[in-house]
Amino acid sequence: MLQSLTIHQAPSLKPLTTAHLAQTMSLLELNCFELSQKIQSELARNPALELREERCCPICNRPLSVDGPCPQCSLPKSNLPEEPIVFVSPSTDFRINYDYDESESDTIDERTASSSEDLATYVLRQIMLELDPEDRHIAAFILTNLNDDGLLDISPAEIAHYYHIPLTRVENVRHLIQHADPIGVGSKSPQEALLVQLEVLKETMQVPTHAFTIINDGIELLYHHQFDKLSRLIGASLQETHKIVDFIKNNLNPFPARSHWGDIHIGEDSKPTTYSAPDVIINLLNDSIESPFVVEIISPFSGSLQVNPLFRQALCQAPPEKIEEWKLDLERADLLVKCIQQRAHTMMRLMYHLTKLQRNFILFGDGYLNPITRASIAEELGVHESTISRAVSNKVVQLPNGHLIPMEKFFDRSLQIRTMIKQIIDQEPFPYSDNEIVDILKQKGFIVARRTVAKYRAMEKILPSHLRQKRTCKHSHEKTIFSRSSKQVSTTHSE
DNA sequence: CTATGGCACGGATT
DNA sequence: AATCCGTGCCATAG
Repeated sequence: MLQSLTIHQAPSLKPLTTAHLAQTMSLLELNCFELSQKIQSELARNPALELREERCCPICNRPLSVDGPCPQCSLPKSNLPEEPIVFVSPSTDFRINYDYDESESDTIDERTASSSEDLATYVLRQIMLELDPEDRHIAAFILTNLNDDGLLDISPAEIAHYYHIPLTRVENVRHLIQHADPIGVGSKSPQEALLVQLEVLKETMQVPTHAFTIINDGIELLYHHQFDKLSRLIGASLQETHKIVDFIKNNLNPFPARSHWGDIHIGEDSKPTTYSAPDVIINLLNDSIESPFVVEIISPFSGSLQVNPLFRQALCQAPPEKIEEWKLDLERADLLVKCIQQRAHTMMRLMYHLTKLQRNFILFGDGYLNPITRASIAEELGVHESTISRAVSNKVVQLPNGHLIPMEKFFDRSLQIRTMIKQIIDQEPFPYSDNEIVDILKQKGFIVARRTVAKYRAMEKILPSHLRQKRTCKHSHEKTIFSRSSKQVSTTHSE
């Protein structure tokens, strides 16, 4: 009964031609942002394609009277937590229009060519409503001058001077930006970013009393891991200090633009952390962990993409010399629409299964990751594994806790054991050797080779046992968190 | 002698 | 077919 998804007979999924198949494949591997670009360029060049403002279900093209999933096409609703509700969200406007004056555009265009474009767009979209239209160009200017860490390299005073406006106006805009996601973006320094994050955090949860002091006055000490001086500064025990530092490390991020890559940021230097907006957003229906997931597949356009019916009509009256061309355009548009539907369809089914299988991981974190392979999902869905590969690649998923992770993480075979090792070592009464860790894992039912433990340990940047301190300084391996230089990968760890 | 890192091989995965 | 990953063997550091 699990398989009886109504989605299978979603209308308008006609038999596939080879052309159709080929294009579906290529669309599948695009993420939301890339797809949006593709659609825009196609809209620009193909008159047969039309984007209607009216919202329609991207699968079946039925008009949607209200926001939310299409009653026909969304996967079955039920109150069982195991049954996620998956739908394509047509509501998100992903269009990359800044709406700035022509006069400003050259300043921005040359900047937006860089990798910061997606982040800028993403943030701007969030603050658009609260932003005074007058201040748009200021926001755009700030956002396009962020560095890769999401920090502002030029001073607000310069901006004020540049636009001949009062500094307070710039600061107001910046304030708005800082409180958008990723929180702290647009700060002048890691310190400021941390402070903003702390402020925001304070509204929803309890923060250690001294965290504020540490960041404000002890930031230098924090950078250099001088915990002893730090504890003196706030007048707390070393242990308490460590606790607070842990809190800071776990909940705050000095480089906002990187926050989204969470713990995956080991990413090679070849790929300068490019920011992406999520392609899929997972939420809980209510906030209770009992309730089912609500999974939104983000569609890059609002409204509905379709073949322009007027164009189709006009075809019969087309001038003879144009008729071939028009016909081609029509077919092309038709194909694209179908392929996008197909893509949405596949993504929905994929996420449906994925969220079901990885429910615990999504809710409780890395330690609960179910080691699954793309192949196994492919079999379950009855599609080729390469389809899954493409669908998974390049995609970013937003979890209920707000973290963004690459979708590939759902298929990480070793993550579960890696986090267990981390846990074991965090709680160890004395430094365990790799062999001992193997034994502990064996007791828990995970059989891995000693060599593998060593590799995982290296991946997590945990020092070998004889270099780990006893009790007092168990946080020693957590250094390098705040130092930007340590971007090296595990492999080379020379003596 | 023990614990760990390097290299490399083979099987699984994509 | 190409790539990634776990593992075994051996050298070396402590």
